[in-house]
Amino acid sequence: MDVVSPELNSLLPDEIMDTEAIEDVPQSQPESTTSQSEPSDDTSIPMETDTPMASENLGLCSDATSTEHTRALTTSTATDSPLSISPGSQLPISISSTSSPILTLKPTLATSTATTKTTDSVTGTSVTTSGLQKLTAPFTISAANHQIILNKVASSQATEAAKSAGTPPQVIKQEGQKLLVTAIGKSGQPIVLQLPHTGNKPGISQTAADTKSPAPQFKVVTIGGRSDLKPVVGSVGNQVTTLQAQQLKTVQVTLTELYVSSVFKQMNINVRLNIIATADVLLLAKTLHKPHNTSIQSLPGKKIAISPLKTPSKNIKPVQSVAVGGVGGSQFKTIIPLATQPNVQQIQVPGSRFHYVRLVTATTASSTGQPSGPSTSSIQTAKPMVVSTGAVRMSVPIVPPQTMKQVAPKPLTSAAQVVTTTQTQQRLIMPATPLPQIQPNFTNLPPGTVLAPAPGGGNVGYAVVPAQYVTQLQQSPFVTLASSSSFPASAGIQTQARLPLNGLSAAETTSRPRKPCNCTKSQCLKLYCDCFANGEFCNNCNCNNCFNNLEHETERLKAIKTCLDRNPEAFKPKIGKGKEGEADRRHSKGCNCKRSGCLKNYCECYEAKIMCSSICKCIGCKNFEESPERKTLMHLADAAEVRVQQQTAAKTKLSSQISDLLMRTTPVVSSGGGRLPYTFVTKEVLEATCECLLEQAKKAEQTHQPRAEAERMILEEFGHCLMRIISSAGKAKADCASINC
DNA sequence: GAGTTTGAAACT
DNA sequence: CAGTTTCAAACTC
Repeated sequence: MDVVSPELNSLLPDEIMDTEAIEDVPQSQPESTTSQSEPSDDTSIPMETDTPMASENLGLCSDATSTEHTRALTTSTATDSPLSISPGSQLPISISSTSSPILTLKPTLATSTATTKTTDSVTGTSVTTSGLQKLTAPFTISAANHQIILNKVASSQATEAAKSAGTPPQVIKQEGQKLLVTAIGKSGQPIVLQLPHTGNKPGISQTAADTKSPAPQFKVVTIGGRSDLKPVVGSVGNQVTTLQAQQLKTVQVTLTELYVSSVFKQMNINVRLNIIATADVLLLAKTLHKPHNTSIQSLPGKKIAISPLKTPSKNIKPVQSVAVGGVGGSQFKTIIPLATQPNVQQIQVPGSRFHYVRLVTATTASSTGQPSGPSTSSIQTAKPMVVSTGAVRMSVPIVPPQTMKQVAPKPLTSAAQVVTTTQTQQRLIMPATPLPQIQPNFTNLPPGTVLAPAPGGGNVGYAVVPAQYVTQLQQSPFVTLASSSSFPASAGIQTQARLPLNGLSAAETTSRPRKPCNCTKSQCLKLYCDCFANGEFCNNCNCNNCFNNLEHETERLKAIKTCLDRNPEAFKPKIGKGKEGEADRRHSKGCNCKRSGCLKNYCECYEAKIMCSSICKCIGCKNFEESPERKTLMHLADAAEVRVQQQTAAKTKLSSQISDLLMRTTPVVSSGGGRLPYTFVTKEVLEATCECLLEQAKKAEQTHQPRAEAERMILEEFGHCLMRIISSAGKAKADCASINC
């Protein structure tokens, strides 16, 4: 579910693409123009899903791994999905292509992930369906007109009509199923995917749910790279397909310059990235810019790779990129692009595991579940899209950018504005609009949440929202984001998002706020700056001439690019995460300490509380397991920590006892008496006082203080205790006096 | 708080 | 890739 601009793709660290949702497609044969359907062996890719439902996955994936340009788009639909690819059914799918390739649809039981890594050299596109059994279908693709036609025979007329009429979306009806794919890259040139009726297919098991769920059967998938994507028109619902209930259907498309837009009527879109969308339209796309390759390649046992369609242009317009949470455990960054164009903008954010995803939304006219009539592209209802990523389930308003202006203002509490999530470490992408109904509720945003108006004043704005934002969304479920020029980025709405740093979990990092930086010369746009290095915006820092904010997003993005050019892993955590605890944690590059003995915080290893390893180039290292210096240091640190804790506990106890005593003895205090009541010195107070004195004695002993000094420290502490008692008594007296008066 | 030390990042 | 410079954090006084 990632959309990454070609330029960005090359810059992104591997980890950014590191998602379980991404599926490495074996390098297909460049010369291959046809792909054979897979035998009956279920080699389909198992996909993770929240629900153990049988699912079907239809994926068009460009195959490329060298540059790791992900161009995969996956849309999974839950049961009732109009995409009626039934498990175990054979789906004849053909693509009208000059090369006449054949695609294979392979159903799998599990909900599939549709992300595929591609490279520039990739020339293949795969279409897979997951279900109970594999589906094989002829699949042809036409690069010339950017059309992919499934079930060519059945849809020939529709294809012809599309070509002649140039009408972008085309719906092919077949046995209660409609699947339409439109190539955005070349508007007016639809890619039609037609799915045959599966009810009569052998091996398909009819279920009661199937027969009673007359959900509209249509899917529209838009493929292309143009920003002028038109909303897919919902079509009249067709007859009920089999296995709709309790089944997930996944459409997976990966193509060059590929946008996939699917319009599902009354469908839950369940992506393997655990995206469950109740919105009518979920458009997830990832762009590829591998032009002019029309060969279709067979992916061994997995997918049939179809080479990316000829891209309309190498100059991909900026696109709105939306990162959608991936598989559980991954780090996700909420990226809300600041779109200057209606529909497209690319986002760049440093940090690991960022998902550069484009979420292009389209909606259907109704969310009621009723089959929509022949649709129109003007579906303007902003609807909440429930996205579930692992444990995350969030409701994100999905509003077609091109129709945002038509959305009627709604109260801030509108469901369409509700963004909720139940999992941390998820980064959400939420469309922002200038519309009043989705104006941000800043009071609900965590400190540092980044919201900024689109520089170009586009009708859709996005902001980069750190993972913590999502976390805090749990406490403030009603959050809205919007692009607006009415608020400055520096108005305390930027978040100190922290990526996994030094191997610490996000929870660890978030638990302690990052220290503010003090950069003076780097403009906070170099890795000297911890904020920048951690992929954060500066907030409440002491830096001068800071450019690490949305006000200087252009410079910031440029700096990010520079850093990534210099080191593609610049924003990755330096401390690898150990598999079995801290023992496996180690610095990715190792330190180079020369004078600190690696026992000071100058050393990145020591700072991360890990031992130096063989990859370190340090001189005179004392930061190893058996190092006596290190052990001594650790013991001292531990002892100090314990002392502090004990002292704190003792003082807290003393204060508590005094307070408790005050509560019990205050009435006794005479308002006019000049003598402090000795009743304050109770057994509890004495005990607490003694504990404080003992702690002082221990402290003096551990620090090897002379006897005189130790006595002084104890007496001093005793004085402090007495002062507290006296102060409390005096306060009680005053309070009592005031009450009596 | 000012000055020094340190090592990573940046630069050549 | 190595050497140098720059930089900001860590540290000391």
